[in-house]
Amino acid sequence: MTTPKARPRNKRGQGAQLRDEIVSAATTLLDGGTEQVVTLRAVAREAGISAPSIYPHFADRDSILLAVAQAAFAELEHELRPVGEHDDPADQLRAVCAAYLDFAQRWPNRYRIMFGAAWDASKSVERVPAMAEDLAVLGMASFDILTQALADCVAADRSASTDPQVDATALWVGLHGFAQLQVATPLFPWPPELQGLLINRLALLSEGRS
Amino acid sequence: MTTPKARPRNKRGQGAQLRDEIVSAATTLLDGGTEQVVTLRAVAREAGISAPSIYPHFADRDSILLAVAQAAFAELEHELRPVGEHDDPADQLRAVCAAYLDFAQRWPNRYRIMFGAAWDASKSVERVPAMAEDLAVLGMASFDILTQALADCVAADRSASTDPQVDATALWVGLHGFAQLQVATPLFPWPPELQGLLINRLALLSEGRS
DNA sequence: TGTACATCAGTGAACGCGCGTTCACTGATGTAC
DNA sequence: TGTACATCAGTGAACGCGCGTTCACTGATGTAC
Repeated sequence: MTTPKARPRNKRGQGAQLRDEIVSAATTLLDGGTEQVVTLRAVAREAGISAPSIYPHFADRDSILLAVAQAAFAELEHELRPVGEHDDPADQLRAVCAAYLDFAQRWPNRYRIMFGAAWDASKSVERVPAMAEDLAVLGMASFDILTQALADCVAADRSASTDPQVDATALWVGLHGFAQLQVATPLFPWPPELQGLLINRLALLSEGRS
Repeated sequence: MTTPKARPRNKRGQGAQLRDEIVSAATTLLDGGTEQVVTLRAVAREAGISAPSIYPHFADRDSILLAVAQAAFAELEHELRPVGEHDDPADQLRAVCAAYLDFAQRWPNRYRIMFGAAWDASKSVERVPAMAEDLAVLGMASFDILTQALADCVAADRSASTDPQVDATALWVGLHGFAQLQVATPLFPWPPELQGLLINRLALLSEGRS
């Protein structure tokens, strides 16, 4: 009952649009299943095109997944950036952390790929490192938002951190572990206060509010 | 150049031995590649048997991977348990944490599967939950070692924790995030003091030594 | 304004492959008498 | 002690399938003259 999606051919010179459509088709498949349902042929079906039409845009299946990860990193950064303006920089930091965890909860498969795609792909392909490096740069943009938010806390005397770079790393590690474990082991009795606790301790926040 | 491994047929009544050989063949493949190289046929080849010989022991491919994860959890628990007897319970806790991270570093693919296999499998199969629950119990055994080590610190006044269960959870989250991110993003400039810092802060250790 | 033509976006058929799974079987080994 | 037989561990051939990738192609569209 897979209705073959109707899709009008792109106008002359707009051929590059298909690239984005392929990436979003792959993302849709990923969100609704597991990494392994994202086959080249399944992506083509989802995008409403024939399988060979992928090739002008991507060299192989791994390249598609890498592009999905890239898009996801860009989206994450986008969601972390404008988390409103809080008066208290500690609240601002908490909001950034909450947005990070929210992203990981909403798109667990994307999140998983972001920190695993390059790794998997690098086993099979050698040409990939360039794209993996690209990924690292994109990831850094998100990390820098976290670091900046922590530095703002220090400047406002809301954090006792003496090395925001290192402490932001610790905080990132905590957020990542929390995000991953929570979706991986939903049966575990997660204490409700854990999120605030991790943030307060790793960011060395002076406890104004939780 | 895949030498077909010679394998003597098991004695009468020893047929169940093959189950363990299948699991360790699958583990070998997993350690040397990615999850997706662990196909039923590849496992059979690695074990030196024909593909249909798997079926008396496992219902399908997913069941093999789940058994690999089970074995890995058992191994992890085994490595956490007898980490020597330190006089200082804080050193003992640090040793447990170091053993945990060491396991994740040495067997990144096993570690990844442990916290992802049940998740992946549950998408496709419905009968799996029983085994996934089994996995959860095995994981709990390791977690309890961590909790106990932290409780010992509290008893000896080396930790300020007032709720060892919650704080052990926080510590576990930190260790997990560290373990996963470190293998996923080796290009990131990991501060050498991060491990000790995470442990001290999340376990609320009074800083005797780092 | 008309028309020939190059270009571009995308297709359909076909390939070889490894996969998971099934089936009927084989041959060694222990057991009953 | 000998022998017929049931059982057990494991095999070989075959199936249908979806995959990634290739190839020669089609038909719409913009452009040059």
